[in-house]
Amino acid sequence: MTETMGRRERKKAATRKALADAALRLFLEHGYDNVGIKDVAEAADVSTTTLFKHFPSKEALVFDPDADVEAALVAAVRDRPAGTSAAAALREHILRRKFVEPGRATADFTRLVDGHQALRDYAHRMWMRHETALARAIAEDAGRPEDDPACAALAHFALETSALARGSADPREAVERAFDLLENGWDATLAAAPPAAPPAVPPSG
Amino acid sequence: MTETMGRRERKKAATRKALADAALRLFLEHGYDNVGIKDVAEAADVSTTTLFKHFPSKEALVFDPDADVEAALVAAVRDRPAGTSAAAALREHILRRKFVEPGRATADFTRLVDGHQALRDYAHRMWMRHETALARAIAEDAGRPEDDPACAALAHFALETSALARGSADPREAVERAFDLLENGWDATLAAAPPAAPPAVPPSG
DNA sequence: TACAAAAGTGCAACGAGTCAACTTTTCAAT
DNA sequence: ATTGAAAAGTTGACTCGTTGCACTTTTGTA
Repeated sequence: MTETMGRRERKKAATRKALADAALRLFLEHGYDNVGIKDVAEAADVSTTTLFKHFPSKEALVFDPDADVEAALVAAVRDRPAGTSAAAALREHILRRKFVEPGRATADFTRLVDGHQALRDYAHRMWMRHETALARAIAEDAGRPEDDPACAALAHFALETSALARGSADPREAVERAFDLLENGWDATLAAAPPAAPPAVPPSG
Repeated sequence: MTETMGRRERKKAATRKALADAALRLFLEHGYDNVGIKDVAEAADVSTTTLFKHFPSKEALVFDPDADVEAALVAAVRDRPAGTSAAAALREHILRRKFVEPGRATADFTRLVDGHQALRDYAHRMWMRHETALARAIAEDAGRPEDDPACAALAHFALETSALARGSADPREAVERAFDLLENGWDATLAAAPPAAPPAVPPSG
């Protein structure tokens, strides 16, 4: 009667969850650096060695590896409404993601994460890991080679808006103005070397 | 006859230099993570506690806190040739800095630094520390409030081009295309809300 | 039923970094 | 010149995240 995973994998997932839950609870309760790895392991009733078989580092305890974030980013570009640019689509997606749908990020959680350098960095690095996938999506959409530098730049900068938002008095405004820059720049980039639009005059007839 | 600094400060600077030199030599010789803090301290003939009174971390041993980097960035914007935009000036400055004047970065040094995550991150963080100063310079130049989000965005992205360069097959090309994006976007930003240029028609005459 | 892989345990160790108490050197004011 | 405070350095023990190793238990499969 094992639905999809055997007992083994179920148990493994269970300990993993126990660890993550214990960690989050303790961190929120007593503060990130007042809680040691040992405390977390003990609270989940495993050894610290076991803990590190599930999570590569202390910071990793806080984040679950969101598999669909990347898919959502790519989809935002690929499935955007007609007549809008990839840059505009990314603005919408990131704004919604950050300011409309809070996701599973409660206020406590947010405070925890960006109250600690190590956690901020870890989160940012996870986020930036989608850079190449996003760049590829943009490139494919624009009909350019998958390693096109302009597309890589747009992808990088679009993701970096999140770093720009943090540390700004008005994060939303920061993201908006950053995307103004990117959208205008991107439009000009496309105008300079337009995608495979059927030319009015046949080439070198 | 102490020129400018007393014996005390001279000695302090000497130990500091001894530490930095020993560290660099050992790191290059045996690899960053085959050399411990103890080895460095021993080679400089001080205790590890003394080492940490001079450098906050192992990574810090590798970089000297270049005071004029920030000044150069600000100057690049402020003292640029007439008729060019701040974005264009930054492109020139960063390209020259990264590809023309190698600075004191030998090939070994470069290999050392970007062969290790920790060192790369440290370098990048030091570099990004100039973000706010640069943003202020841009804002002042454009006649905008010193915390203007568009200026902050340009500053952030311009500095981030260095991250974009690393991890690209053709770093120079990556920087150039990134700045194409930024320059075009910046021109549009200025066009939308131009700096204090005397209007052809007096406002609300 | 037997066997191999995977999960977990226990313990010892390492390396980076901190802390507190103490000695030595240097600077400056008398 | 002497003294006294501040700063530089030492020492050694300690914390904490993280790894390695040898071992037991559990589980899936042949």
